[in-house]
Amino acid sequence: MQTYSARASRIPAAVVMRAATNLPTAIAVAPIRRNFGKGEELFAEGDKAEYFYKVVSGTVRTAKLLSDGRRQIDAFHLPGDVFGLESSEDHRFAAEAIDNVVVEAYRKSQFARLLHDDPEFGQKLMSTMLRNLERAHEHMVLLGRKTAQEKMATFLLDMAERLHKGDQVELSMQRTDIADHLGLTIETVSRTLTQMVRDGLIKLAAAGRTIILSDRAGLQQLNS
Amino acid sequence: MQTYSARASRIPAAVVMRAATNLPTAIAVAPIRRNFGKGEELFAEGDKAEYFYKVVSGTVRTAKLLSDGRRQIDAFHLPGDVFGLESSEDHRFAAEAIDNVVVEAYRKSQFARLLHDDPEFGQKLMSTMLRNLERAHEHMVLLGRKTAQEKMATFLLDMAERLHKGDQVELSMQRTDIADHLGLTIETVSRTLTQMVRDGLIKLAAAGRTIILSDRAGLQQLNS
DNA sequence: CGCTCTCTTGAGCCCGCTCAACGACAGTGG
DNA sequence: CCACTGTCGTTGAGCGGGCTCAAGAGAGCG
Repeated sequence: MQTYSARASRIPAAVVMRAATNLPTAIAVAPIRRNFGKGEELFAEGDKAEYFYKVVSGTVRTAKLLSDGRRQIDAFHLPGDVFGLESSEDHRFAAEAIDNVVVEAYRKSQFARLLHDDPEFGQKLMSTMLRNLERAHEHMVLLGRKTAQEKMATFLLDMAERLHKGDQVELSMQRTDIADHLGLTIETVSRTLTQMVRDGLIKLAAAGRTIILSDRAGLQQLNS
Repeated sequence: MQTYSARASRIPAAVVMRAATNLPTAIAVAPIRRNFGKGEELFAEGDKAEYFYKVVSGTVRTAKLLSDGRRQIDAFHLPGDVFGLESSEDHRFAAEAIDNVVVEAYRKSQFARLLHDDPEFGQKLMSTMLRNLERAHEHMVLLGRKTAQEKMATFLLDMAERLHKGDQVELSMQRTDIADHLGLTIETVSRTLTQMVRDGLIKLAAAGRTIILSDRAGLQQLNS
């Protein structure tokens, strides 16, 4: 299931040290770097939750499935984001690489020790998880109360902000992923986007994967 | 907006000390007890996030609003639940008492110090917040991918479990709250419940506020 | 008893879903 | 080089689950 194409020995020590001091001021415990190819599974729902991760490059989706295959993607994780930390023994959701992904894996077992040795570590990690919780709250409003247009507008503005490439949004995920993230079908995602093009809100390029926000104000209005 | 009907002096010292050692093994910092009446606001969206809370008795709802008044209740908080801890300066959602509520308020400013002095405190609090995050993930599946029937079934089973009163679920919240929690309208909530009665899944009593789960297996099947 | 708040029920509509077809590429192999 | 195949995105037609609008039924309370 998992690939370990990059191991500590192949990564220059300087890089490892920078990585180690990056998330929190963890001194002794260097994270493990791992590479995953497009579509590969970092972990599945029900796997033992040995590690949690920080994205270095690429995009990771975390998702839950219903028994009949319906899927909800709770978040896309971009470089800098932390995911996979859970209170239970097992992972309650799956994580998959959307494109080529590099992550830093932190051992959960060292977690308690780290928290004890370095309270600042705990504080930073806590604030990271609290930000995840806030995002989840925001997303629940979207899922429960927004229309298809509003969902797309919110999604595009959010992605634009997180990718900080101005008005040009290069989506790494396909329509199915967007649909499962926004609680829509792929057809509705597609239709909503073309309608937004007609309304002059956005422009599509590069096989629909690149989206240019040509009317931010208009999108913002849909964002409530 | 807020009422402080119970202050330290009115609470026996013994009770305060028990409360203090209850959530975590916090030694020095006793939480403040506060009472709120039905419908009262503990804090509003945008308020300075000075405290976070643990429910002692009653039910609290936390909610976010869209500009036109659409509401999403992200969670109901029952005795023992912790809420209101956020990474930002301000509260990103509102908290209101559904019935008569008693909470313990913890100062956020003492939070960093506590984390430093007592790492175990941090660990427990972290695991509490991680459980909140898991609940949020679970709820996103419900909001994004479940039908009205499935939403109600999940909600009823979850409430039954959390209230641990067996098959008898005494709902403290009204239909509007349930609707805004499940991403439905009040009419759909009502219709779904009556349909469940017809299907022999549940029984209604006490003006619809008490629900008896007469066919758990049937409900579980809807829960996926 | 009348007032208000909450919940239920009915009728009809619409947004987003389902089902289906098609177009645009990108491999891949002969 | 082109035919074949699979993946991904778009578009159309029609349907239906849950919404809107509206009225009525209970329940609690002064």
